[in-house]
Amino acid sequence: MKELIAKYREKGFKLTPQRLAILKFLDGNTGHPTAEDIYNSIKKIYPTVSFATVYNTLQTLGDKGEILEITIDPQKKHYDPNPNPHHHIICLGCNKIGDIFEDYSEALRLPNRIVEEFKPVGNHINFYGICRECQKKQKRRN
Amino acid sequence: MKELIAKYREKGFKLTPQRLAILKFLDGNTGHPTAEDIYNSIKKIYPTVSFATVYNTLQTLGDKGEILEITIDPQKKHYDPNPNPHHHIICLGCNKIGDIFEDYSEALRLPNRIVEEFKPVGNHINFYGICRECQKKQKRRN
DNA sequence: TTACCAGATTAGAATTATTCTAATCTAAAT
DNA sequence: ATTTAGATTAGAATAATTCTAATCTGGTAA
Ligand SMILES: [Mn+2]
Ligand SMILES: [Mn+2]
Ligand SMILES: [Zn+2]
Ligand SMILES: [Zn+2]
Repeated sequence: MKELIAKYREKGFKLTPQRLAILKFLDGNTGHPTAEDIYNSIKKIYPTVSFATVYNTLQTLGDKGEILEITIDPQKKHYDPNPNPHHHIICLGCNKIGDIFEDYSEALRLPNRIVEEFKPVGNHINFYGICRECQKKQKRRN
Repeated sequence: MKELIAKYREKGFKLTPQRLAILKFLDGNTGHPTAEDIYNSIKKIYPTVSFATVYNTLQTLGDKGEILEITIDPQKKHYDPNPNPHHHIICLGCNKIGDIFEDYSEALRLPNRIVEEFKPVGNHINFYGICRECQKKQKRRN
């Protein structure tokens, strides 16, 4: 927590109580929360916190490279408290998201015709699957 | 066009003029239109067409495996008239989308701890890059 | 310690994509 | 020609996100 404060103060990040609550929520969090998840959690301590604050803070943290926005659920944005490059698998039944830390970069060579048109800057693999829980539910239904 | 009609009639797909216009728009289209792109195009011929029809038709076509929904632009859904599995690169400047037909499946082995938790059903790689046009714009700005 | 102000917070409105509703219409089977 | 399951429509509803403009406050420097 002390480190958290020091880390962000160094970066010229104004540390308000609301922001600290958000940082604390994200710190070490291995999930992939939505803005709403974060809002609901912060609201317990700061009942007047607004969605705008949550979105503003997430935007700022994203700009600073402290979190990632992941484009995997077409319904809403998820945020990844772990900004190290990695991939994800999403359950097509319940949208549960899992981390995949394999490094596939060697294999992900782009064809020439693409490299001529785009300067590559990164990549992200969305794996799709059915989680164990949802597999059970499907069997029950049959 | 005749083939189009035959193909969909076979599948028990009721062929209305609006649907034919949508099918015609999508047939052989190598872009990645949004619902709005399609709506705007169809509206020229059927000015009373509604967004609901576009979304309904896209949903039905998706269910039939004739098109894909691609989750790459957090702002809006894009649809891919080419349902064969392939990957995409998106320009971080202008959101232009390019197709990548490389087959990386051999390399995309999932770690055991994931396979224990999820039954894999597919994957899709989002590459990110800057297109030539946007590279030029950036240089002008500097 | 205090005064200051750039930047943060807030409530609520606005925007935007998408889905829903319920009345009407129509393709195509009979 | 009749029938009807399914398609179309206008418009309302929903939901995620962004914007606005008034107010507040953390951190700096006198
Ligand atoms: Mn992750
Ligand atoms: Mn494509
Ligand atoms: Zn699941
Ligand atoms: Zn571009």
